[in-house]
Amino acid sequence: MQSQSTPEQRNATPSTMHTSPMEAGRQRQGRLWSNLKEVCDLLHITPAVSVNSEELLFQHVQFKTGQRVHTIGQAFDTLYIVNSGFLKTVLIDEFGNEQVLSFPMKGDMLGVDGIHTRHYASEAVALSDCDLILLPFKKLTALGRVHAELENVMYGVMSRELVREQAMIGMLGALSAEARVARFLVSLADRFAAMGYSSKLFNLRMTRHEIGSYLGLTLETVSRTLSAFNEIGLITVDQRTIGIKDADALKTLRRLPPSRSRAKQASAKQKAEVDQSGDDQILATA
Amino acid sequence: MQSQSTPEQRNATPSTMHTSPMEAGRQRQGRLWSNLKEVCDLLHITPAVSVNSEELLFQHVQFKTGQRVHTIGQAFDTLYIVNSGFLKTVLIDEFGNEQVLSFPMKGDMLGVDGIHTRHYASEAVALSDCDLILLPFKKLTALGRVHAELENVMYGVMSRELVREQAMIGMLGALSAEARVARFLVSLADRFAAMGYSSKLFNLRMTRHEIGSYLGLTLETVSRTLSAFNEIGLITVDQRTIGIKDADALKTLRRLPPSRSRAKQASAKQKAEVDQSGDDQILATA
DNA sequence: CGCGAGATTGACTCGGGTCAATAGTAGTGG
DNA sequence: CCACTACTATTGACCCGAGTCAATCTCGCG
Repeated sequence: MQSQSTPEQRNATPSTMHTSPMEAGRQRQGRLWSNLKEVCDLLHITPAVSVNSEELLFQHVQFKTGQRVHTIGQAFDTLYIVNSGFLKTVLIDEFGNEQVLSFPMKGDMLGVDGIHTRHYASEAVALSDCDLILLPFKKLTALGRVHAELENVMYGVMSRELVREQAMIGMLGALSAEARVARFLVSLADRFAAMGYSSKLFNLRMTRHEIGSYLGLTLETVSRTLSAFNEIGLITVDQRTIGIKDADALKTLRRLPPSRSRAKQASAKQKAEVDQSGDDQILATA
Repeated sequence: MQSQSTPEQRNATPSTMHTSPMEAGRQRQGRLWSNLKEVCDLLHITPAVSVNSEELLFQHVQFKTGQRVHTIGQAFDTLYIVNSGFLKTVLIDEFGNEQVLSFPMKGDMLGVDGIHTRHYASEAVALSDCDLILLPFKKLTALGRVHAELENVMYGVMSRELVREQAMIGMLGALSAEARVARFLVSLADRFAAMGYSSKLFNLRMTRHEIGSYLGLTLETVSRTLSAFNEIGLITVDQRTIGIKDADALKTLRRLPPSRSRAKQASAKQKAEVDQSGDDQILATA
């Protein structure tokens, strides 16, 4: 039961892409197996009982940028945990439009939506070269009987994902475009921080289009909003390099000041409220 | 906003209910206990192994309209399955605004979002008198060790919920107001059908405000959209009584015809004029 | 009965989508 | 090396869908 045969052939050929995969699936480089404790660590979940399970090993597999980990409708048999790299999960609506659902990164789990119908309900695409850990679902449930705390780990992960999606629904239902982008940046910063990277300066791994799809906005609105944040000094923007300048303002932002009265008042950093007097009646310092 | 009416509805813990679980009068308000098989049936999940578990009984509890089943931040200890009645689950944002997340009804599970942090992440409110089955989480996980297929049931239910929320995110991110309302109606109709009720004529259990919150719209937009659907013959509307006239059109609707050219072109599509001239005629509810 | 919550409808506004032009960037091959 | 192409990002002009504000209207209920 230990060494699974090769997971079924992944058709990792993006429809419009030309990357010749040629058995690109898994080179013999880096670590190829993890034990249960490492998996739990990765998930930020501390198992109640220390599991001495060196014999319980989970296989790794690598995906290159653009490759699909699983596609919609594909038979479900395994969950994945991201060990390194960045991905997106998407829904495809009846007219072929992509709807981005999440941007999984280190420590996130993929494939949970396949459990219910035994077919994946979403598609996962690597946005960078990735290293994933395979959790064959059958093996997992079998293990649950021996290591009881494992099922609690699973419940926790799924519940966490559920809460995350609830927050997403709340955001999409209630917040303005600026607030969505602001919270997206804060959320990314937090996740990078949790991974040990800088939360003040990082690279977006996704396009404006993908961000827009994720946030229920158009790419133009995303671009404009980032420019506006840059203009008032909340962030710096250079293509996909984002610098966070005022995380607190981003966290609480609801709507942006009217418009062209921004300029560089941001450098004042809300020392005093500007009283919104508009720019056409600029009175000198009182 | 919610007003302060119905003063007694706050803090409605089961212990304050008028039915004491100890005195198991059997015809008090219907059944007070269910075994595992009944629970699985309710969830529409067939356990792999028939469980002879008459000794495994789950307690019921009743909630009256307006009462809260659980609130945000409350310590998590039990899951609930709706046996009868209608509820809403809501998030409260930092300014006290409600965001409706779901409208659970018969066969749905409540409280899953509490597993992760051990505190409920949402609030559940009864929209009608309800009968819920209690699943103490500790008991559930303990049972999972004896009845292994139970954990598969749990995984399935959580995964289903996840898929549902994904679909919700896709809808909020991509669809127009009309399409959202249309799909909401279709979804309700399907759920009523699954419960054995009519999918052609039913009563909304929630206000326009709650529908709007759920769909990321204002109550005015919901009301206007329902009126428009009524105008073109897709549905009939009388307050909270909805009659579905053209489910297929609702399912595939993306955007409404420009505007005032509607009128009776709907009847052109279907030769069936609705009870000839009397257009303000509405169905009587039995 | 009147009261108050819910629902409908109209008028107006504006946030953000759409369309379009331009520019920066990366990959490829001569 | 540069040119060529495709993709990505920025920015402007325009406008429509849906939010906001507000005035009834209806209904259930004490």
